[in-house]
Amino acid sequence: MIAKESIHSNKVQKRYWLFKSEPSTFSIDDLINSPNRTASWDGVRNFQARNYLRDAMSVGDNGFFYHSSCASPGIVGIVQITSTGTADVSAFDPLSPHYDPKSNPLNPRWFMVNVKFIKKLKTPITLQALKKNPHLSSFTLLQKGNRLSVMPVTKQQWEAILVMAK
DNA sequence: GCCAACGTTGGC
DNA sequence: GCCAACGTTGGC
Repeated sequence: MIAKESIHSNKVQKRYWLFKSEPSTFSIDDLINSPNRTASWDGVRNFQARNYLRDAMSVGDNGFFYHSSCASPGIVGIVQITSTGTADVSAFDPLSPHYDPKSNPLNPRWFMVNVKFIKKLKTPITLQALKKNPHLSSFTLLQKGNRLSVMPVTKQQWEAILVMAK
């Protein structure tokens, strides 16, 4: 008990994230059907999101899985980060839709983490519902013009959203 | 399909 | 360093 507490106190504060994906490309069910229910979150080609993946994510952090560009956009599940940022190998593959000749193994430009499925919400929390929650007025996802596919979620926002899950 | 908003590129 | 042009995102 004491030992366990001391381990926790040595850890960096756990962070929370939101991972956006178009379900027609990669859905929460695709994650469930992945080996070990785990997938590399690759293909992110935005520098700010890259910095989160490369510098800020830790093993054990949690994230929401968000479906975008679909009939009912919203949060559909919860994941856990199981690796810190590593070079996004899809950038090295000329046949990949995410190929970037400016990235190479010696000096990778893009990064990815591994995420593991934790749970699927019985009822998705729709974007429409998120917008109505007064506790989420400063949530990055809801800011006008926001286009980040990976973004931080504060502990307060995380908990306010969990309350919305039925 | 439309279009507002944004990030990136490249000429200068 | 500026900024127009372009491509992309993503809600609707």
